[in-house]
Amino acid sequence: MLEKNYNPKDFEEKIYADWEQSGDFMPDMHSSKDAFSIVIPPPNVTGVLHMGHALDDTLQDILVRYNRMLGKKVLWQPGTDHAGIATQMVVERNLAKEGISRHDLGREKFIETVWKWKEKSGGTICKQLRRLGASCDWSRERFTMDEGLSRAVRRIFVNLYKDGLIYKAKKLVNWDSKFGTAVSDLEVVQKETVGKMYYYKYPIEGEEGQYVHIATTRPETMFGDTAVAISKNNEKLKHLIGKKCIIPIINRAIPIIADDHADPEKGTGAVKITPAHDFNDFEVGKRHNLPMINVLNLDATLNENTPYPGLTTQEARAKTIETLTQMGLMDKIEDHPMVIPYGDRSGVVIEPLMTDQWFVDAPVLAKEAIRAVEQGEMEFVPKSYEKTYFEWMRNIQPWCISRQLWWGHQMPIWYGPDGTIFCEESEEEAQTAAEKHYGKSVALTRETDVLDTWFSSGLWAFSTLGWPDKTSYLDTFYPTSVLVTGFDIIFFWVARMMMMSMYMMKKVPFKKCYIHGLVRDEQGRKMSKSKGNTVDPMDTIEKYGADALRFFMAAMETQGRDINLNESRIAGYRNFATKLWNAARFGEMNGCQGRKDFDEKTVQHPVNKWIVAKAKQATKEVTDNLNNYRFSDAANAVYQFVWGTFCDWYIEMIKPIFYGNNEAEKAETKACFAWVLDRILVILHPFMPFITTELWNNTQQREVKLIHAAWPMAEEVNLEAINDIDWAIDLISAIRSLRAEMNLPASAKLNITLSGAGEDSRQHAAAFNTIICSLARLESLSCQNVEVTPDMVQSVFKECTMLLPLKGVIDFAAERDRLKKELETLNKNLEGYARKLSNPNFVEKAPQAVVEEEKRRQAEALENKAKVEKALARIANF
RNA sequence: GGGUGUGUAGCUCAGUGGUAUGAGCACUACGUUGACAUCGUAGGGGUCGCUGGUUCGAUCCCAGCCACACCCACCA
Repeated sequence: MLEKNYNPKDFEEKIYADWEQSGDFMPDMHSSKDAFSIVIPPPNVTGVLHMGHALDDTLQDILVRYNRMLGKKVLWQPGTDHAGIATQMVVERNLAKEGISRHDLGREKFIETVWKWKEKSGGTICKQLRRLGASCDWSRERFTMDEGLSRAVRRIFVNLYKDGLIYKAKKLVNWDSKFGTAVSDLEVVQKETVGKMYYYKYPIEGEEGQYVHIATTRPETMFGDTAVAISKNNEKLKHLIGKKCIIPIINRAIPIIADDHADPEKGTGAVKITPAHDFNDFEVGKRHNLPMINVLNLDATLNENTPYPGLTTQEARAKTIETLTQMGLMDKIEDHPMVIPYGDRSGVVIEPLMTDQWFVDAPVLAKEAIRAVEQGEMEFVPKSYEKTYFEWMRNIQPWCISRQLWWGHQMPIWYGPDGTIFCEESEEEAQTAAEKHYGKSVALTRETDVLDTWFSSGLWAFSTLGWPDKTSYLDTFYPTSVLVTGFDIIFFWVARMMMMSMYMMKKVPFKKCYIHGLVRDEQGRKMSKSKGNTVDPMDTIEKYGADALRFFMAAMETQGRDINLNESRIAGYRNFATKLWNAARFGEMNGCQGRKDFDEKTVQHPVNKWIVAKAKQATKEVTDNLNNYRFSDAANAVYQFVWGTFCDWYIEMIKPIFYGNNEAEKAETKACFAWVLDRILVILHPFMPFITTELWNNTQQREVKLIHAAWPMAEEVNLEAINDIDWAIDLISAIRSLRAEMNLPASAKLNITLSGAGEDSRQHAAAFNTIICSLARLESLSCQNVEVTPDMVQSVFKECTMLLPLKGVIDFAAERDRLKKELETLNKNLEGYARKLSNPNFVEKAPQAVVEEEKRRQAEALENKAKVEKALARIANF
C-alpha cells in the first residue's frame, strides 16, 4: 500500500542503503556487454557537498544509471582527493585552537594527525553523495594518498624524471608566504585594486644634480634592483644609457641599460629592474646577465639585503617612501589601478621568489594531449571547449610541482652526500642506485618537498583502476567513457589528466569530456561563502527530497550555460514527484497491480493503444537526448509525458472505463495502466531514482530490481494510434476553451450533435465515445450520434460550434467580431501564400517540401475561409 | 590588450531559415469532479538587444554597434 502522501524522507535513505548493501552499484564483470565507466572528479577530502557537486554528480549518476539499465558493465569509480594545501590548512586551524602549530608537532606527528583527522571527519562528502543518490561503487573507493595511488605517483614520477621530463631548477616562482610554499600559476588569482604609483629618482653616478626618474608600484623592492632599463628608441632618455645610477639609502651603483622592455610611453620611460622579484625583470636580467638580489624572506618580510630586515613589505614600503622624501628624491605619488596576485587558498599576496623547485616539462607532454583532441580521440561536449583547451595547451608553461608542505606525496628523490640526485620508487632502490654510483654504501637524505595535489589527481583515471598493476578493471574500464566536470577545472585537471595519461598509458583517459557550467544563485551571482548566498544542497534535499533536486539539475542543464538556482522550480519538481505518486495511488486504488498477461503489441482499446505509443515515443525522446548529453531535453520529455500526457489525459480518459462495466475493457486497461506506469518508472529512474524505486517496489511483485531493469530500445512507435486520440484531445481542448470564452456556468449542459461517417469510423468512434463519456461527465455535455473520422473532426467541430443551440448564452455579436477577425487573418495569410507561390524565386529555390507545405497551408486556409464565411452567414440573423 | 559566451513572456530559461500551438514559475478568472489544492480548467502577457546585409522569406546566417557575463595576459 502506498502512503497517502508523497514523503521522500520516508524512503530515500532506506532505498539507498538497500542498493549499497546488495551490491547493486558493482559492475557485473561476467557480462558480455560493453563497459561504461566514469571516474568521479574526486572532491577534496575536507569538502562538504555544494551545489556544484550536486549538479556534477547528478549528471554522472544519470549517465551511470542509464547505461546500467542498458545492461552494460558499469563502473562509477568514487574517491576523494587529499587536497594538499586545503587539508593542511584545515588541520592546522584545528591545531591552532589548541594553541599548537604544526612545527610544535614535527612533520611525522603532524602527518599522523592529518590521517587521524581524515579517518574521523574525511568522509562527510561521501555520505552526502549517497544522500544525493550517487550510485558509485563504494567498495572501490580510493584516496589519492592511499598506498596504491601513492605507488602510481612514484612510478610515474620516476618515469618522467628518467625521461628528463621532470627537472629541478632555481627559478622565479609564485610564492605563497602564508603556507611557505611555491604554487602553480593556476593557483594564483589576479585581483583588481587601486594601488599607488610611486615616482622618484635615482641620482646619476658622478653627475651632481642629474637623476633618472623612475616609477614603480613596489618601491620596497628597490634594494633588489640591479639595473635601470631605458629603451634605445627613447630619444629623451637614451643619453643616460651606459651610465650608472645610485640606489639611494643603500648607495649601490647599478648600470643603466638599453632594453625594449622599457616602453617610452609608459611611466617615466625608465624602469627599475628587480630580476629576483618580477617575472618581466627576470627575463631582462637574463638578457643582460644581471645579478639577482633577493630581498625577501620566505615569510615575505624583508631580509638582510635591505636596510629594513624583518619588516613586512607594507611597513618597508612606508619606511622607504619616508626616507626618500626626507632625501628629497620623491617626485609624486599617484593612485593607480592595478591587479595584484593573491593565493587562491591563502588569500595572501603572492610574491615572485627565486627558489629551487621541481618542474614538469609540460610543453613536451602537451603535444600528445593536443594531438589526441585534434584527432578526435577525446571529444569535448560542448565542442566549443576545445578552443579553450587548445589555447591553454599551446601556451603552456613548465608546471611547478613541488610544494613546501608536509601533507602530500613526498617526492621520490634522494640526495647523496655530494648532492647527486637519485630518483627511484623506493628508498631501497635509491640506496642500490647510490651504491652503484659511489661504489659504496652512503647515507642518503630524502627530498622534503611534496607534490602538487593535481599531480596525483592527474593519474586518477588509471590509478584508481589499479595501475601500475595489470588488473581486470584496468583492462575493462580504461579508457573511461566520459568525464563530467565544470569548465573551471579544465586546466587544473582535465589538461593534466590528458598529459599524464597520454604519457603513461598512451591512451586518452576518457573518450568524452562533458563540461557543464556553474551553479549560481537566483540572481545569477556566483555563490560564495563571503557573499553569504550559498545554498546547502543538504538543506534542499531535506526540504524537497533528493529526487526533486536531481530533476532540477537535469532539467536546467543545457549545454554551455550556467544554472541559476531557483527554489520555486525545485518545488515544482517536488510537485511533479507528488503528481506521479498520486497517479500510482490511482492505479493502486483501481486494481492496476499485475500486468503479467499484458502484451502492449496486441492491445485493443484505442486509448490504451494511444498511451502505449505515446510512452514509446517518450522513451525514444529520452533515449536520444541522453545519448547526446542533452539532459534538459531528456528530463523535459519525461516530465511532459508523465504530467501532460499520462496524468492529464490518460487517467481522465480511462476513468469511464473503470467506472463502467465492460469487464474486458476494464481488465485490459488495468494491465495497460500498470504497463505504462512501469515504463514511466524505467525512463524516469535515472533522474529520480528514489521515488521510482519506491513505486516499483510497491506496485507489484517484481523479478528484477528497477535499478537493473532493462531500458527499452528500438521500439516502433504506432503513429496512427497517436493520431487516433490526439485529435480528440484537440477537440476537447477546443470545447473547453469555447465554454470558457462563452462564460457558461458550470451547470450549463451543452448538447452537441456530431455527425458524419467514414470507412474507418468505428474504431475512432469507440475512442471518441470514451472521450466524450469523460467529457460528458466533466464538462456537462451530452453527445449523440457520434461517428466521425479523425480528418473530419476539425470541420465537424467547426460546424457544431456554430450549430450549438446556445441562443441566449452566446454573445453572438462578440462571436461575429471574432469570426470577422479570423476572416481578416485568413485573408491576410492567403495573400501571403499567393504572393509566395506566384514568386518564381520561391517556387524554384525553396526546398520542395517547403513549397508543398505552403500549398497545403493555402488549401487549408481556403477551406477555413469557406467555413468561417458559412458560419458568419448562419449567425448573421441572431 | 587577446579570447569566449549571453541578450526570446514579469522572472529563470528552452527552441527554430518557413505564420513563435514555447516551458516552468509568477499573474488573472473559475472550480469542494470518486489519484492529486504539492491539484484542475481556461486566460492575459513577446516589435525574439539595436542597425545594416545575404535570402523569395531572418528571432535564427553574416557584419557592425550597444549591454552583460566569464576566461587569459599585462599594466614599471
